[in-house]
Amino acid sequence: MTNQKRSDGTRARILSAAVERFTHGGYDTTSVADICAAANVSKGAFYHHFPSKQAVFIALLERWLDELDETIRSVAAGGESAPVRLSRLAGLVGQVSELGTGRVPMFLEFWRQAAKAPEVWQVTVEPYRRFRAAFASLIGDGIREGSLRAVDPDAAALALVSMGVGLVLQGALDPAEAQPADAGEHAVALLLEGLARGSDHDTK
Amino acid sequence: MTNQKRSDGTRARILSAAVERFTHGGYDTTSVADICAAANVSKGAFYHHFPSKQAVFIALLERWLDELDETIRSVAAGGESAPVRLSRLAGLVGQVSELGTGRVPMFLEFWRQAAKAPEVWQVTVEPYRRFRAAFASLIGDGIREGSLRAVDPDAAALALVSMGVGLVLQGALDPAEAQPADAGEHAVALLLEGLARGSDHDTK
DNA sequence: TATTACATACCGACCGGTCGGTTTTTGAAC
DNA sequence: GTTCAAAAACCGACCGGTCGGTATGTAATA
Repeated sequence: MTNQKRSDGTRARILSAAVERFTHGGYDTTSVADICAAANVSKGAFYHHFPSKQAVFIALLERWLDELDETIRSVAAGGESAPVRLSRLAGLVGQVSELGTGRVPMFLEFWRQAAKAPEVWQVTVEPYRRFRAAFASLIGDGIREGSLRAVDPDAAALALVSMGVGLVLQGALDPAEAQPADAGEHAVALLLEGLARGSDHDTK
Repeated sequence: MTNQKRSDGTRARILSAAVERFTHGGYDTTSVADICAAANVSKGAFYHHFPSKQAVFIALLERWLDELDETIRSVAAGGESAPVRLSRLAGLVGQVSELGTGRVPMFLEFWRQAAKAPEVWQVTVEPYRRFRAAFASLIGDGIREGSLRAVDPDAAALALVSMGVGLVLQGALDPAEAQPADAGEHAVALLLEGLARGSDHDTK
């Protein structure tokens, strides 16, 4: 095996072990030794690949941000009409609230660290700004097309993203009570109803 | 001064110092010594009043829960019609998202700890269940009165509380971008629009 | 005097990070 | 293809310091 491949493999094992341990116990509680043990790697190898514990954390954050970016781009593009793309992006929120449950503790860690470390803050805030911007842009399109009421796009985008965040969080915290089937899509649908011009229940 | 009063004062000082330190630095990062220093109290006094660090944390949580209970009861009661009470309770969400910003780090701590310690989990989940229940009850009233569309009360309540949680969180994380004036009320209004029967924008 | 309230010194465990040394890989000379 | 030295990857013992909690004592109240 080439050295490069070995090195990359070790690095990858450290990262995936880190996300597993951080998810399980939080940033402060998880020790570097924990991560090393879970990754079958020595402490020396750890500090050979990363300058500090926080560096690993930030690397994870940036990796997640890249994924998110990709997802938004692929969903928000496409040539269809604004409302279609909007509800597709909104539907993504519902999916995330179900699929992403296991990752929520990690998001909580991101938020918590963001309040303390400025460099983490900037990276953490970014995805939400992008989400809101993507929604606002779509809503603006919808308004110009005449398919949505003339609301403030930014406020509506904030409302949508807020509901997404809240759904994910409550679903993770209290799956039994706050995460019935289709809860996400149902809730989002209620909000889109408030946005629609001449809502469909009286035009159909 | 009586012994009782002195004891109560010390206890109160520990609690308020704890909430200040936990808010500032998080649960794990804040040491018992930190709290003692901020409260001008010795470690002996600390462990005389509380059996452990976690016990202080839970005491804070329960205190907050009591306040919340009081608030919900006073707002959700009152003799007016359901929609009035509903929007008043919803308006509270908007207020919380502005006033409660400084407390958000503490809520994050609650959620984080809830994922690990079962006894914390139960206490943490409770307020959201009560919030949802209060909303669902009001929405049910509104539907029976005919002032709201016949949606699923539980789903609508989940949507409302989710938006509240999301607004609070984003407002705290990114005040500059995610917390324009009236953002909370504006966002909630959009959602209530989706709930209203024969919304005013197409009857006017 | 008995009990409650508080103070201080201290313990063992643990943690992030370092460091000297060892193994593995690499690339170039032969 | 073999050799070999330098570089990269890796190892694990160790260090200074911190932390939650305890043990033991003193001062104030009842």
